[in-house]
Amino acid sequence: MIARHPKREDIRLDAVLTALGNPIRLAAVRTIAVGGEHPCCDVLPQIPKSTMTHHWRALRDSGVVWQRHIGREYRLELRREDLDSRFPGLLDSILGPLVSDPLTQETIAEYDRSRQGARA
Amino acid sequence: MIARHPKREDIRLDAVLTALGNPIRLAAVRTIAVGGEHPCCDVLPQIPKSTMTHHWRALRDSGVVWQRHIGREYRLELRREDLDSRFPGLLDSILGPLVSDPLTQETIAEYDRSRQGARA
DNA sequence: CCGTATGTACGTCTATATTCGTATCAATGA
DNA sequence: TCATTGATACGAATATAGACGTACATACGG
Repeated sequence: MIARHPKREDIRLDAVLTALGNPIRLAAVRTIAVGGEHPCCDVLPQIPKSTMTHHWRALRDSGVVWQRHIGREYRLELRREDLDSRFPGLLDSILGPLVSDPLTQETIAEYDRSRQGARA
Repeated sequence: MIARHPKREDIRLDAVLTALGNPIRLAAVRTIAVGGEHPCCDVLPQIPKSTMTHHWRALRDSGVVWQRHIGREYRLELRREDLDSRFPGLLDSILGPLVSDPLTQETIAEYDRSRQGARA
């Protein structure tokens, strides 16, 4: 079972903010925001697949991304029109300067450090 | 001990989104956004004080509100300039139409319902 | 048809969040 | 000075989130 994508009018602001309030999901969304559809594996390849599956569900269920099954991929796409319609300006302020995004790099670096600490 | 208010430059986007991603805190912030300082007791009087204390801490620590001790009150104020400076447009998109805010009413109604369910 | 690639499903462990009763503290005012 | 008011501190219970190993499903390419 692939998901419950909420209808546009059922997207809740607090759910969207909760979904984006996680550094991994925020980094993922910032990556997805560039271009059209992305296969899961292209987004944050460092993070274990089952961990990302968990985060994709959170993003789907809150209405932040579409996920559709094509071939053997589950492609992700930001629901930009729906979010802009429901909460004008929100995505723009969150995605902000996407070029050479420092948060994504920082998130990945922090993840790597925490993994090292966990193994030590 | 009253709080660790982060400096403007230390406010993190994911922390702000997490703080605002809770319906009670979002309703509280929307109330605080109107006017200047507010005593805690004026904001969501239905919610138990110790519960609100917990949420005030979350909002303080993430940098969403200032809280200062005056007389016997701990007054709350939205850190609008700091947030606008760090994340332009974010607050505007979240506070949106503040007049006759449906989310606040909805949050309170939902809270009351859940309390009834808990007692049943 | 069998191996490989892409992801999800499931289960588990741990950590963090949420709620709130009770105790306490500090400032005020009678 | 002593009760009242506004709010935090503490502690405990419960719930939710996060991370991820393993197993499984599905689609493709030979």
